[in-house]
Amino acid sequence: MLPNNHKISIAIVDDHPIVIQGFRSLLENNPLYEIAGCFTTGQGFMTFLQQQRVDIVLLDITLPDGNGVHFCREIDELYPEIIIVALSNLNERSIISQMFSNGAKGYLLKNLSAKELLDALNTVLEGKTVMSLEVKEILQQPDLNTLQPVPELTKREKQILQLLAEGQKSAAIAEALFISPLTVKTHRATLLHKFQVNNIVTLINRARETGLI
Amino acid sequence: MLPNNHKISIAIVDDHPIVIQGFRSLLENNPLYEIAGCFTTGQGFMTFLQQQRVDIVLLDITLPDGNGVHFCREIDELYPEIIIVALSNLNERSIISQMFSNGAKGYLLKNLSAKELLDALNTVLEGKTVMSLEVKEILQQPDLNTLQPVPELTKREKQILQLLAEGQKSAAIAEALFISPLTVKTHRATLLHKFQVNNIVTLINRARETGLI
DNA sequence: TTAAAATTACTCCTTTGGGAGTATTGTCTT
DNA sequence: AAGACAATACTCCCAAAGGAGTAATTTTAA
Repeated sequence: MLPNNHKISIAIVDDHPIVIQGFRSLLENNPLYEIAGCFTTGQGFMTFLQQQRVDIVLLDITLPDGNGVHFCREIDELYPEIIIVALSNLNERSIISQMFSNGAKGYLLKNLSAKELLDALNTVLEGKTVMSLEVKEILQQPDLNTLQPVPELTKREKQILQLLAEGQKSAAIAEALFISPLTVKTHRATLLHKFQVNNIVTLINRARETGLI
Repeated sequence: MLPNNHKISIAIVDDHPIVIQGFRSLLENNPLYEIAGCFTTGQGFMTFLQQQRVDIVLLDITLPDGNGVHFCREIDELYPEIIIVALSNLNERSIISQMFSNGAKGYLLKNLSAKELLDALNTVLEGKTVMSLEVKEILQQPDLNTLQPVPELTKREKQILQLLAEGQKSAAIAEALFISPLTVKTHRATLLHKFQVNNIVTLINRARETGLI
């Protein structure tokens, strides 16, 4: 499906330079592939795409400037021809299925071997989807309750979520952010509503599961 | 402190082959160092040590066959001359201080750059200890656990703590355990008192820090 | 320059949580 | 058998969280 007369260009987006280094060294000696760019932030990669395209992107979920689920949809909407392969340690069902419904063609856990990676790249280049064995097992278990999408949070909401996770009370948060306790209450209610839960502890648990904290 | 007429031998223990690949490619082109071996399990490295020694080991905490804290002590007891540098994403105070008291000479977070790694290796080779900036900050915060000893919990209290951590409300816990909601309230109050906190979220955080959950 | 979204702030009301006690019944242990 | 501790259950009172709205202002993106 892709031209054989030039190398397949790959981008790597991961917040750990050492992981990038690992992929880079695995791929750059392979005549099939070339590394078009490596990025530690999602935004960095999005900016790069405005000037240059890649065939495949290896996309981490945990990123310093937002989560990979969000960037996955953004990439797929703007550049549907790019093959997105998720790379993560997160094995939460909700994340995985969200990635696939956002256009990812693969979901690999980071403890994969070199061979598994190359096999996976071959597979997605054939137009198939690919995932680690453990991921496949997770998806096969029919889990009805966690089929809700990962909520999109605003800057302020993330900020308040963080403080709530530290165990701060509304009054303290209000004081810290120089806003009314009633406003904190509103944000708190919005968070509960977005995550479809009814208390802060489960809110925090869901947020942790989905990598939002 | 180490002989200059041969390369410094390094072992890497990490459950992610891709991370190993990253370190390997960073170090193997450096004339100062040689990679003596890479291992994805702690036991694999321990077995290796029976036949061969290394100067430095880069040791991950999260391992498939036990945790790095345990292997750290084991390595340090059997081969105190080996310089152990912990490598992890975990930034829990208790873990960090346990690693140092188990003989580690360094604690680096995995999102370090190539330069930071090489600097860190230089530092530990000079006999000093080294840690990431974030780690340093965590250690500088006064330790709550040493000021306030880890509370002793009864069987029932642990049980209720667990359910609270799952986000269950008092009423639900009461139903699950076939006791009165008022009794749950008493246990909850005892937990808050024992941990010297005043809300459930911080209770759970403290419990997590001290490994009680 | 508009329309949409985010942030702010409020009301009213109900439920849950938190602090400080008291007290009864078991169950170990010495 | 006595004392200690665990587990149970309750009281009263007040603070905080949760649910369901309304609404003004500011920011951001189309």
